[in-house]
Amino acid sequence: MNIKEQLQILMQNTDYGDATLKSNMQKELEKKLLEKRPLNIYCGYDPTAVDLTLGHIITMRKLRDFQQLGHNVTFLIGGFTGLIGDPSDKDKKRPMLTKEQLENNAKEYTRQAYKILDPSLTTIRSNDEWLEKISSKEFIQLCSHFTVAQFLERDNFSKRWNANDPIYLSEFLYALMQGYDAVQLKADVQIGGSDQLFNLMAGRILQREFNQSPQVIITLPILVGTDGKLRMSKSTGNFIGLDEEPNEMFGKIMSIPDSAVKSYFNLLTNISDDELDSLFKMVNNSEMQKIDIKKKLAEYVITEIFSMIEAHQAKEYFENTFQKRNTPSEMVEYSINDNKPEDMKLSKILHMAELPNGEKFAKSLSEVRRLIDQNAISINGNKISEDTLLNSGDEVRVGRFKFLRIVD
RNA sequence: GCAGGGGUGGGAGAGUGGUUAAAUCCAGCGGUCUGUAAAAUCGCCGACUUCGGUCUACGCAGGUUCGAAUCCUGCCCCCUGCACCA
Repeated sequence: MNIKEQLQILMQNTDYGDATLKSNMQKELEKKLLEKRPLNIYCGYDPTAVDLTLGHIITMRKLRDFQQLGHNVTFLIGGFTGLIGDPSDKDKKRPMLTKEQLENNAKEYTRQAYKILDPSLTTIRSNDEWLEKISSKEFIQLCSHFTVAQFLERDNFSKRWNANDPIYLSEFLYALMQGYDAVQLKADVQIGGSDQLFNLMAGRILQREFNQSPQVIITLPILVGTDGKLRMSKSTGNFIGLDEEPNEMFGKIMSIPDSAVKSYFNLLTNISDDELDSLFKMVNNSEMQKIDIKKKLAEYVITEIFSMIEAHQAKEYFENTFQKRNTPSEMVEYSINDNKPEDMKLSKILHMAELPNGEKFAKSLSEVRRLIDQNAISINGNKISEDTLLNSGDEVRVGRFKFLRIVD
């Protein structure tokens, strides 16, 4: 593959918000590629939550592109910076995590990341390797390369400043620490979400100070969540987890609004622009339903993360359960084996039984009552109007999509 | 340390002595409709209940009152400015 083609792949879907920056980065990348050596590529991930989401795999897919072209890819875990909490993606301060939490999260992260990245070609490191050891003197030297004004100019800081919201010094230091990672890794390229631009730039500044050639910055768009508006994130609840079951994932992808479909295709699949265009054209000519495009999207994504077979099964499950509204054959089971008679009531059981995600079918008995009042519960296909006792074999439907089977 | 502002339900934010389990908005949940989309539309959204009620809740602890989220006292926490320090 020639350099031009490589460049085309590597720069695809980047998002800089500034055309000049983009063309500069592209030129720099081209120069590096022409050196014909394996480049050092990395992307950092803060282990602040256990679950990676589809949002995270955008950068991982880009790492994989580099990987496939023979470059050295480092999956960097923000073991140290996670302690600070990145101010980038929020207008508010993040809670700090304990070291144990972070370590546990980090382990989970790598396991999940290998769904996208090739384990044999990926180096996993954590930035506490070097940030933990840095001396106060070195630290102050790092600080001296930045001014307060530079930080205050940053959009999310200036907003908070103007709103009289607190800005903690530790948050300022975040970008600095992250920039130092680039120095330590002698990075040629760093990948990140477009909200990370400031942090990635800090890397360039520091690398120059350390007489390294500054890294090329590749920023990618932020994936919106299932609500179609806000950034996908665990804390907002609009996320699709990388670790979710194919059926679940299929369903969640089906629930994104139409407006988000195109960007999902671009960011999460390898479909070409031409193919995508022709898909949408078919919809316009009514050769295809809009929902079918979305199903295709879900199939593509699940194929990549799991397998084609599982994607196909998930699609069938979806069609049977939700489109034809059949009762699924597999559902959450609840054993009443050793329950006392008074615990066999529908309300009690819904309050006890857990969904796969760990939530209860109903948070309280009051909620069950409300659901009953609202015609939301049916047993074996019949809507019920009052609390009853359940027997083994009963199939309970709660709302549209939640099912529970009673077993011995 | 000083001065000012503030702490209300998942979030935002009303309410300054009684019809307040607490307006309104957002989020969430459910019914109808549908494509687990969007839009519409109707409803729910502290807990427990033998459905008559009971209990808990407006930073914490006391107090005044027939009655407090609302008044008083003490404490805790947050923000801004100043001072101290540099």
